[in-house]
Amino acid sequence: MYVRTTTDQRPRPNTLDEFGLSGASAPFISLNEFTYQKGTEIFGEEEPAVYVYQVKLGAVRSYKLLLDGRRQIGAFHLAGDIFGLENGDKHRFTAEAVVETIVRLIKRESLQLMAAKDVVVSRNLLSMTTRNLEHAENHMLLLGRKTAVERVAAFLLEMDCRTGADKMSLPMSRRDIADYLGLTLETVSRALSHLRKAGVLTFLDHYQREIILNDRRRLADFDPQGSAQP
Amino acid sequence: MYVRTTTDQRPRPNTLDEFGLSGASAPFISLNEFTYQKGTEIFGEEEPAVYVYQVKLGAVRSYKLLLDGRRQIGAFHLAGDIFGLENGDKHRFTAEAVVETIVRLIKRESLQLMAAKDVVVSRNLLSMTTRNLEHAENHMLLLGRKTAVERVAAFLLEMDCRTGADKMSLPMSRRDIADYLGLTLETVSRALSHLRKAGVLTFLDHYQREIILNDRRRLADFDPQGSAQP
DNA sequence: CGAAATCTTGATTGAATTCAATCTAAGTGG
DNA sequence: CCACTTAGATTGAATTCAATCAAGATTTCG
Repeated sequence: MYVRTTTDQRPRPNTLDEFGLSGASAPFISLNEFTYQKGTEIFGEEEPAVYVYQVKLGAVRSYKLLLDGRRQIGAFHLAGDIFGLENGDKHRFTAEAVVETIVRLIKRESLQLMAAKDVVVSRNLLSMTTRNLEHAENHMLLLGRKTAVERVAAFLLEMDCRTGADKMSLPMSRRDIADYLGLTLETVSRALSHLRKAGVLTFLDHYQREIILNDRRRLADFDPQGSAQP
Repeated sequence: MYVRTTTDQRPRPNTLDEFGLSGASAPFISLNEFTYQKGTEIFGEEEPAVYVYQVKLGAVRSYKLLLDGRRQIGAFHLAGDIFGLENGDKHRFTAEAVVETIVRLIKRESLQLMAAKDVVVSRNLLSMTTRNLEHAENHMLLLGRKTAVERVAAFLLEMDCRTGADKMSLPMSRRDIADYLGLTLETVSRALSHLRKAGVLTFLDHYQREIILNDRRRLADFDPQGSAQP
């Protein structure tokens, strides 16, 4: 299952600090790097979880499939993000490289060993899981109750917030965005056109993955995020 | 905010074992019980998380609202379930009693203190959070990619699995179910009628919250759950 | 009892999907 | 290098599934 394109496979020892999980103990567990070509699987749903991963460069999609092929992407993982972190010993998503992607690897086993000894590590494990949970909770609200334009606006704001840069360069296709937002690719395209016509964003290239947000404020108006008092 | 109906308010010391979080240390932290009337708020979104809760009797809904009142219920909590467990110090959902509900309470503070000292407690905290995450991940798939009938079928199977009993007695209204499944109450009603006509279930009362599943196998056919190989 | 709450069912509408055509950019191989 | 294919995207038209609007039925409750 581990379809690994073996580009740049030399082992690169690193500290756990870079993984954002470090504690006092065992600061020198070696991390390896792997490169995955665009579209290749990093791990499959239901496979034993041997490694935990961190994106060094590129982007990864985690998704579930229904029997007939309908796909729901649960999250995109960008540079710095950790993914494939499981408490149980099976992966609950399939993970694929969206573009050519370099990831750091650490054995789940060694992480759990460390967590057993080091409270800091185990606390980081918990807060990481909590962040994932929080994201999933917000995404349930989006999927269950938001309109197409609201979803796309929320997506752009999320990506803008995560990439930080002024000009966004989305690595994923319209289909990926659609499967993340519970829409079709056509609807995503229409919503983006709508927002462009409304003046809140500008496309820079034909494939239109280079996007400038002209007016974050007005974009946020398209997303009714936030809780009302009952 | 803490709208507490003070029925049956006498403090009842219990062991943490009943909370399912116990470790070697501090087995005798006292737990209080509270009763909430149908429809009352247990805690609100964004409120400081002071307590962690366990349903002793009844049912609780956790939800988020959009500014215009659209509601997404993230989970129902039934007898035995723990809810309101936060890693940060704010609640991320509003929790309300679906029917008259008795809950056990424990101070979040004391739980965190215990977790700091006791690995077993902290491990239980993590696995509890992971279970919540797993549920949210599956629910994203449902909300993003399943049809109305598939959602209702999945809901019935989930409830059947959790209540265990042969005859299900759903405590929540059609509107609650709808807000859990990202549908309208009319669509939920139609889907249930559809399943009844198909013979997989039987209503026992007029309000039709008493349901018998005649054929779990055939009901499962309405839900295409499960992963296909890519 | 009358009023309110909950649910079902029917008719209509509408937002998003599906189907289809077109466009541009990026290979690919002679 | 250029013709040709492929992939990704937009846009329009038709369709569909679920939402909305509306009416009626049964139960609960004051």
